[in-house]
Amino acid sequence: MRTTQYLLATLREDPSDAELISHKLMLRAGLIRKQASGLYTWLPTGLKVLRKVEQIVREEMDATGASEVLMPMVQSADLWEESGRWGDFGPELLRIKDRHHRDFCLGPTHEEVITAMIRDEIRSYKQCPAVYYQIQSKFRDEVRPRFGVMRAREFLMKDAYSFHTSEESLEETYQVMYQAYSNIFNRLGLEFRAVIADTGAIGGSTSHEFHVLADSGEDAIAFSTGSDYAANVEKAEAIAPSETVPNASQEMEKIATPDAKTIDQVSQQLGMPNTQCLKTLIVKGSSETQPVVAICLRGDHELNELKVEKHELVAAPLEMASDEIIKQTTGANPGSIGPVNLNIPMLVDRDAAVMADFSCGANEDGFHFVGVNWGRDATIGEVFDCRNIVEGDTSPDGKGTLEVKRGIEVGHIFQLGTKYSEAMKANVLSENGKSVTLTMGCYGIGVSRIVAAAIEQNHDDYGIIWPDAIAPFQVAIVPMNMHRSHRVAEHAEKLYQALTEAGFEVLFDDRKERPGVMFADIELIGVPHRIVISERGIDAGNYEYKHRRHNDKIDVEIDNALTFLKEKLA
RNA sequence: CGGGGAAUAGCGCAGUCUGGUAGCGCGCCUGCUUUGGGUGCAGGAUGUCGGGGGUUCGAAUCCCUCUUCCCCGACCA
Repeated sequence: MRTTQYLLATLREDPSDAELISHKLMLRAGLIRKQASGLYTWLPTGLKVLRKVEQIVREEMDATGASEVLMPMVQSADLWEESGRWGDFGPELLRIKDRHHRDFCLGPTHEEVITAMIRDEIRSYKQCPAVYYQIQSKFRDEVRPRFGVMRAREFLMKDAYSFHTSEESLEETYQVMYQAYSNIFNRLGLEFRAVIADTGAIGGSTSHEFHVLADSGEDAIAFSTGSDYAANVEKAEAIAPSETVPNASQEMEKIATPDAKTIDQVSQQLGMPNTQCLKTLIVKGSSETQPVVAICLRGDHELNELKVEKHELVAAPLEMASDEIIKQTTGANPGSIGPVNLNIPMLVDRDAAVMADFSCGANEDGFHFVGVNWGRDATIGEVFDCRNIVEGDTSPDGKGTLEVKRGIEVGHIFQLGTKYSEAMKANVLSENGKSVTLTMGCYGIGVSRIVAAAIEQNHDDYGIIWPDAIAPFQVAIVPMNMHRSHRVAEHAEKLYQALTEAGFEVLFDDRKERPGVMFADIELIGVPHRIVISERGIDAGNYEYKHRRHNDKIDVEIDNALTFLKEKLA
């Protein structure tokens, strides 16, 4: 491709409405343009990358034996009534009416359509397991679209669905998909982790998320240094500490702590580490007889909402009690609450339960107790895992300690069960002639999000550094002063032709631009290999080669250039 | 949906407080230039000042209203 015939569309300055690095770079490198909030046009360079990601996903899915289909983006409300989600789904589901006033929606996912298709097309257990996938635009009317294509309303997704007559078969396909996903992210050249995930509202038993590691990731994931254990931080279990409760060595004493509301302020005023301070939170209970529940954590730990809202005493979704209710039940405002003489149900985190001689609120504004000990001074409630894990915790499998990194969720696989097949009556006849409800799995990959995630993981001050597998161009030819030097022009044209004929994707910068402009653009776009052709080089019998990721430049003999590049690009 | 901010040339912004003929940088077009990292010089084109209404002799500027966008939060198969 010649730049003079191509929409490079690079920008020198950061667009004002972009925050995230990948978002800025995608705009600046001319990959995308915003059409409206959460809606983007893919420009030529962006589309090239998107198509490459798509193709790798397609090849690996095909390799598992799954078949590609294409389902409509617009779906009738009837289907969604069948599954019950027409009512369940919130405003994220964009509902529309056609000219006959019939209800439709833009598909945020395709369980309904595929289940209806399977119901109509598959009759016998002999046709199972059946695995279908598509690469299709999805639409979710996000509350707050942001970060460019990372959290867009319309986005490209690969979604796959599997149908089984037994749990074992589902488990088998699940493992195949797990492996296919690993192959995909390896081929994409991205550093990733598969982590145990929360199954969320969709239910089901087993679920893994695939995360591309990047500091800007929205999710925190924990993984073990001693095994391959990895889990979303919200899901990772904080196991019970091995040490036992130390003996009390201090008497309980009430101390004035004016204006100390947070744990940090308390620990500072009392002159003791925050690990010796007990944090007490009051949340809403699950029933009228249990309107509030206290949760006790070690001062340096954070509440894990997901864990505690699963407890039967706690209202789900989790809600913090209001200041008035707290004052009513404890006698003090938040900041001075503690378990001493507190007569409400209490969950005590495993680590908080082994504290001794600790400090806590006195249930009296402006006062804290120190030297508090469980049993003697305060009745310990139910000991329960209430907190987020932190770096250095023992891994839940007992092997090694946990490290925390940030990740971008780019894939998610689920064992779905029969939620949709049952509601929509997707049955087949089994070996013994009886009708059985199909068991389902579903497997998603955010194709457009991968493009952004790849940039988050691979960039520098100059721009994008594409992994070879998804670069929009493999090699760039940058001629110096081609428009005044016939020799440079001849060499550049010849090399361009040779590389193109050899089947490589070449970007030939034939613009009448200053060298600096060309270098900057090629680096911004992130073309992995670069050849500079100059008078100076030709005189010495060389072209100059440089890889986007490395700083060193290599002189390559002109006669060897083609062979050299074929090796590099292979 | 709650809180905060913004809308002026293709992009980034000033001008608004204190009403008086619409500006700067980059980009774009033309020419020259000593052309290996966004060169320098000269010339040029480009605006419903987000929309509607009002106040005024006069509105980018003051008032009302609508729309869109961004940030924080809640939300996220």
